[in-house]
Amino acid sequence: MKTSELLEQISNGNRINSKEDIALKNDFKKIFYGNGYMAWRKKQETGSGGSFNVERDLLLKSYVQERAAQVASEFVEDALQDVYELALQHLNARLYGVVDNFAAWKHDSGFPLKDSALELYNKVCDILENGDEIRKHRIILILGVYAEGSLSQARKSFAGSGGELVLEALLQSRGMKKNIDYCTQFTSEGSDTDIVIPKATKPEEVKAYIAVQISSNDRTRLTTSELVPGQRNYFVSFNGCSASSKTTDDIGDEIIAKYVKEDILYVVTEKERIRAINTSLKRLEAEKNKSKQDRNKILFGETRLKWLDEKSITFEDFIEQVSRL
DNA sequence: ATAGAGAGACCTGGCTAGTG
DNA sequence: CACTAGCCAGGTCTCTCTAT
Repeated sequence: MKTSELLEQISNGNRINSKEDIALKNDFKKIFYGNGYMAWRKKQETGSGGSFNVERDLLLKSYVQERAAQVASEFVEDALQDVYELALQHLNARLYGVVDNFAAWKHDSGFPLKDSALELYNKVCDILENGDEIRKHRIILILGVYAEGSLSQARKSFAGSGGELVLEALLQSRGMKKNIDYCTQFTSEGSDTDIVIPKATKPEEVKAYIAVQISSNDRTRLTTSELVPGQRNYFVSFNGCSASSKTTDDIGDEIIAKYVKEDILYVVTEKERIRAINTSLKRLEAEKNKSKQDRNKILFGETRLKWLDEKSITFEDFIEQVSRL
């Protein structure tokens, strides 16, 4: 059966089998992703009001210029929140406008659909325009699923670059200059390092390696390929910030043990550092007070505390250290 | 200059299994 | 039931390279 007919089935409340479902999904992917509808909507944004990138640059520039005196932990928390809210503003518009703009897409000069994906698209438009309420609802639900599929990925992407940019803004607000005092995407063995200090072209010139993450849990392990054993390594995490979905507690024991061994410094906000120390202290005490103690858990708990105590630093400490390198 | 392909990095958000 | 640890798919974004 054609995918447009499958959609007809669904709109009428009928079921389709799994093979048909795969075919349908394939065409919906062509409609929404890659060079599809979502990309077209994104292009519309650049028209009035300026693009997301322009607005974000302006926002960060204002932080650099106006907040040089703000406590670093608060600086990054505020900046990240603002940057993330700006991103959500753009992305939400892409989601909430999907029903209103979907049919207009076909008038775009670069409209790419053909064959069965095109037929499916036309079927969607037809139901949106002529279908009765219940059929429309069923179709709109599906549009939402694909739109959100795109947006959830865009959020990750924006968040990732946002974190790096916020840290750059912090460095700049303290008078450090890009491509002099620091540089980004330094290429060495392993993957590129987000930021190194100072500007370097060869590993011998690097005084500190810095990896940045917004929400760090098990993915923390990925940062080790950006850092270099034996060198001064900073792992900057926005864990605990309101724009982050994770906290220090989400970093597993084994990963922390590795970080202790490799002497990697953990940079977080002051608030999160204090909270994390308290939490792990309580957890360790709770384990020790059990009648049947888990020896491993106690050891890991002690390692975690030691790491937080000796190897975690606040953004204030971080700035102080790197500006003196 | 511009378009397109390819590669690498980004991380959210939800799931399963295990423990108490 | 409540909570935690561990796990990971996959579109977007950006950059680089190549072709026109």
